[in-house]
Amino acid sequence: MSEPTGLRARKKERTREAIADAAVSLFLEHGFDRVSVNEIAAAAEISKPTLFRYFPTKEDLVLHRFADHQGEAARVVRGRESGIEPVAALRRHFQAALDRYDPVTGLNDHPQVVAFHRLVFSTPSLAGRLTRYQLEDEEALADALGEGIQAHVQAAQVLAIQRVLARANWQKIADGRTASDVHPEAVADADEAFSELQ
Amino acid sequence: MSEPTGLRARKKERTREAIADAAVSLFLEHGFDRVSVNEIAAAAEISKPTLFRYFPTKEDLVLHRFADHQGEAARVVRGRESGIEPVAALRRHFQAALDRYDPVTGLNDHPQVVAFHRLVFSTPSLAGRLTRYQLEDEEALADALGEGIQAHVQAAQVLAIQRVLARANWQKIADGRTASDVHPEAVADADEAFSELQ
DNA sequence: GTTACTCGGTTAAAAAAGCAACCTGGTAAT
DNA sequence: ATTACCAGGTTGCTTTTTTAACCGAGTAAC
Repeated sequence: MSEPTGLRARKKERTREAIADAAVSLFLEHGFDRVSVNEIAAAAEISKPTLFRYFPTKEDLVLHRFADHQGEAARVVRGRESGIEPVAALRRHFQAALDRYDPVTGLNDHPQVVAFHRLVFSTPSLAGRLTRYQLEDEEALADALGEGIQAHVQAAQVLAIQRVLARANWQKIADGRTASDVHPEAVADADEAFSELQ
Repeated sequence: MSEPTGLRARKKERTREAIADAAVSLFLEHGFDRVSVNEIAAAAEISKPTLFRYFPTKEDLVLHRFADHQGEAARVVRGRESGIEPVAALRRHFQAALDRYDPVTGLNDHPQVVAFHRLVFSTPSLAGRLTRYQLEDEEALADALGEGIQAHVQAAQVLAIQRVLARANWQKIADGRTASDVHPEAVADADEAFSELQ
């Protein structure tokens, strides 16, 4: 009643993990631009074409964790219970993410997560590609919200809010505060930001 | 100046090791006949056809360690330094194996090795197949020794001696003695047995 | 201004692995 | 006696991976 987890699928999943882990740890150690895909492939013990079969570009080796959330906003809207407003569903979803300290909210003080965020935001090509992902996310959300310019505006606003909130949280964490310390403010900020939207 | 160890070769070697290790440890735990090749394949996380691509039969999962020594006697003869008699070369080779407690000499008290030997010798189908390997070894050695019935006789005698010596050593180990304790006797036995041959 | 690297990324062919289905022989239920 | 299952192996067929070669862009040497 769950995933049809054959031998092949299991190994693919593990290979993917191994590649991404090798890449991220090398990036964290030496910096994104000072690690070549050849070195990553060697560390993960796979060939270069295999690497690019799993990840379309070097950037995606880092961003796949965001890519896994791709279209999530659209899914939340489409999968909401009847009688619930789209924006309300997105708001509840974000609050839940805050409560479990989901890294996408920026509210997570695990050293690995913090280092990972710093890697992304301090590497231009990564930050650039990330915004491109977010644009695609925005379009998908707009589709889910309906038609017309109105849907696009609403989608842009919601995602903008999430970006700002995440950035604010991550900034406070980067300043040395703990996630649980920041949590109340994060919730208050989210409340304030979202309530202006409905 | 060594093996040109590409990615492919390395992974094949590791897969082979993983299969054999999984098989032997399952055999030691439950007995050769109470473990199916399906269980081995599952434990090694490979498919059944893959298992049989690496090992021709179930028995070879156990005997590949002997198979790795296949033709060794013939190689020793062919690779001997000039001026050295074939039998002398074989004798020195066996003595050296005794001195490093090579499992093939029976003179090894590591629990895993002992358990492995008991597994082989107490499982009829394994013991049977092992003697078939030894026959092939004997033919190869005979070829290396020259032509005629004389070469065959000599080959048979040398390998018979090695079998008897190994069996004697392993018996003493199985009786609870340590390898280093048995070592002097093993050397003396080997000396006596080989010297009657020259 | 060539030459010759190295980088990210691609291509084509060949090897290897997975999967499902099969074969043969034994053994247990019905 | 039939049925049915499980054992050790095998047979295509498809998917995945390796390999080596290549591309186009940048860059350092000379």
